[in-house]
Amino acid sequence: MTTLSNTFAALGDPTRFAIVERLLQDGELPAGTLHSVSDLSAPAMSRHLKVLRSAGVVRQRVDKQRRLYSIDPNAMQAINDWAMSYPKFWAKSLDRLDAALKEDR
Amino acid sequence: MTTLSNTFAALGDPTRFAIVERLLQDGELPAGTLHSVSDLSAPAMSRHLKVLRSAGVVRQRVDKQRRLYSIDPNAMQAINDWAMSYPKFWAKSLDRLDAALKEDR
DNA sequence: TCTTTAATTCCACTTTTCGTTAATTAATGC
DNA sequence: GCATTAATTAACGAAAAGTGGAATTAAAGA
Repeated sequence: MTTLSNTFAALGDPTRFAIVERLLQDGELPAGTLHSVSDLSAPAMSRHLKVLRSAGVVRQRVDKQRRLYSIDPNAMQAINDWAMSYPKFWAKSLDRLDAALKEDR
Repeated sequence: MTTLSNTFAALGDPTRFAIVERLLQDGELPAGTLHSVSDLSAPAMSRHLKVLRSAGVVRQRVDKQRRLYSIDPNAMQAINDWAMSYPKFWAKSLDRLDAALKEDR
């Protein structure tokens, strides 16, 4: 079972957090692309992706000899649900969400 | 400066995550209460609180010889903002928020 | 089949984190 | 002033995480 604390631990490493932001921006990307942009070795990148995968933050899809990675929406959902689960802290969130929605119009 | 990755790192430890949940439930609590409930030594608890503090997750207030800890709402806000910042992942969140608000009526 | 490409696992090493006990700081109350 | 309470910092050892290079697996393509 993947706990939320586990999810946070995965996101707690700056390298992995950067990977996640990249995937949120660009959608699905192969491991190779992710590693070629950073100054990490391929093995290091591979291990980070493994951590993210076993924490349920990213998903892996196999296409020929490539591994395509993308964000698992459930993880984002879980974080959101948790951060929103204490009524005390809702008010501001609702205001901001509202503002963001208006901008989008 | 406190980065979000830093915040996640603080929450990534199961002990610290438990502390945060406790504070979200009960509001402000002294260090002593937090440590007496856990099976950790006082110094260990103190260091966890320090990590949470320097990550901006909790606040410390001094009252006589006690240190009272509470959640810093800005941290929850920051997590929320981040998890909500990618339009792709909004739809479900809005549904859930809506449902939660109805329940509250 | 043989070479190339993509990615992972294995191994040795270093750094960081976490926990305990002991010592320290600081405020309270007799 | 002196003992007590609350919490932190100091010192040290054990465990975990993170890294690069080498070896390995697996598919592609000439």
